[in-house]
Amino acid sequence: MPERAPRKDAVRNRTAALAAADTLLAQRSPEDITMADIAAAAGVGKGTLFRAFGDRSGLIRALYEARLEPVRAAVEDGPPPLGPATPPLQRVPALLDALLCFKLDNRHLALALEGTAADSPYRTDQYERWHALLRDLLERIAGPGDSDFAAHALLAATRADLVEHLAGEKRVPREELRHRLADYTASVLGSPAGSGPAADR
Amino acid sequence: MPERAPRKDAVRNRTAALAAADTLLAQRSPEDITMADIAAAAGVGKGTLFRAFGDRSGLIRALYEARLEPVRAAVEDGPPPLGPATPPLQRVPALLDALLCFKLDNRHLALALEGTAADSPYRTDQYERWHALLRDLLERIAGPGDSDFAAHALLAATRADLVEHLAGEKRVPREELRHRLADYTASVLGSPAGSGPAADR
DNA sequence: GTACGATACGGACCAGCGGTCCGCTTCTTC
DNA sequence: GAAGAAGCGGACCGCTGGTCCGTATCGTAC
Repeated sequence: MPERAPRKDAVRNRTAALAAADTLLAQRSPEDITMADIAAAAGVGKGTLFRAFGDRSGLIRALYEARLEPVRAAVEDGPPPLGPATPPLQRVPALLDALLCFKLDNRHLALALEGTAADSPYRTDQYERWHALLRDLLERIAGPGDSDFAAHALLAATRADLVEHLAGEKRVPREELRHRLADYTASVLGSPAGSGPAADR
Repeated sequence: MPERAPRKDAVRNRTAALAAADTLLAQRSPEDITMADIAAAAGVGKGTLFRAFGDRSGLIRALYEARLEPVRAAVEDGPPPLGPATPPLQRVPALLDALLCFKLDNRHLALALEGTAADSPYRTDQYERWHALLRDLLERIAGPGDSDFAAHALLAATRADLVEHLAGEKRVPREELRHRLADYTASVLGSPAGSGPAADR
């Protein structure tokens, strides 16, 4: 039994729910959007929502991953500077920039995801993937120093609430923020840590 | 009218509540500790809790700030390497190390605080203070580059859930984590990585 | 010590949330 | 078109943060 195709109405409802959630999320802040709201906006029963996504954080995650999908694809097998053919030293900043842009474009969503504190963002395999990729690249640049921690730290610099604080609260313009992150990334890449006093670049 | 002294029973209850919350927080994870639990554990009515702290996040914040107080004091006017007399290049790593140690020692608390997503951690003046201090120090080291963002990024590397992920989930030993952060900090500061933190704490 | 306003207490109470349940409808399949 | 699987939806539940207000306690003036 390979798998049963999902029923037509099920897909329709699932799609409607995602769309409704996205719309609502763009309008008001996550904490005052209830599951009932989303159900109503989607023209669907509350039970349907839970059947389709398990629970609230399941819905958010599904939405988030759907939106992130293009980026993921571009990273996994796209052209430079995101794709695998790019040399590490250019790819790392490109990845972080892409991540930053994504969070800028989807602030509400990313924020809602991290707000779902059910499980820390660090336990998702989304995060796991990004971290592993970044770690590998760093290792290829700086040797086996503490690339693991550096990868965590760099990712932490693009966390949704920080981005929101800077772009939303403090009105830092998009391009300037990208520039700042790029500078910071360069400063980390510029003087590799760990064993080995290599200070190239 | 300077201010009325708080009543004796009020202070007693406030103290009891903080103690109870601390104890409970050390035992189970934040999300399954209710206000009623804390009230009961403190031998106090639920209303009293809300009168004293306003709401749930008020309680957590009060507890957090009380615990952080010694660190704040040591930073504001204590001896080197935390105090103001320390030259920036040593003080920055010392600050970050102190912050890391604090979060290691109070993981449950810090986690609970950030979990209270009512307002992002970035809007508190606690954060504001740390950030301003760090920014100034960085500026004195590297000139008026993007010290502002760098300060944010460095602080993000000590975020409670990341610390919890590494120390709690992945079982990275305390000293190693401190060392990794020190190395990373060094790499950001542009100097080759060298000695880790001096003595344990 | 007593009397009396101000302050704080505490637990019954409330509104609203995420999540479940189950009788009914709709789809798919043969 | 018949039958059973899959999905639907909204009444319902348990529980939480937060409020309310009659009652107990405190601080003070005498």
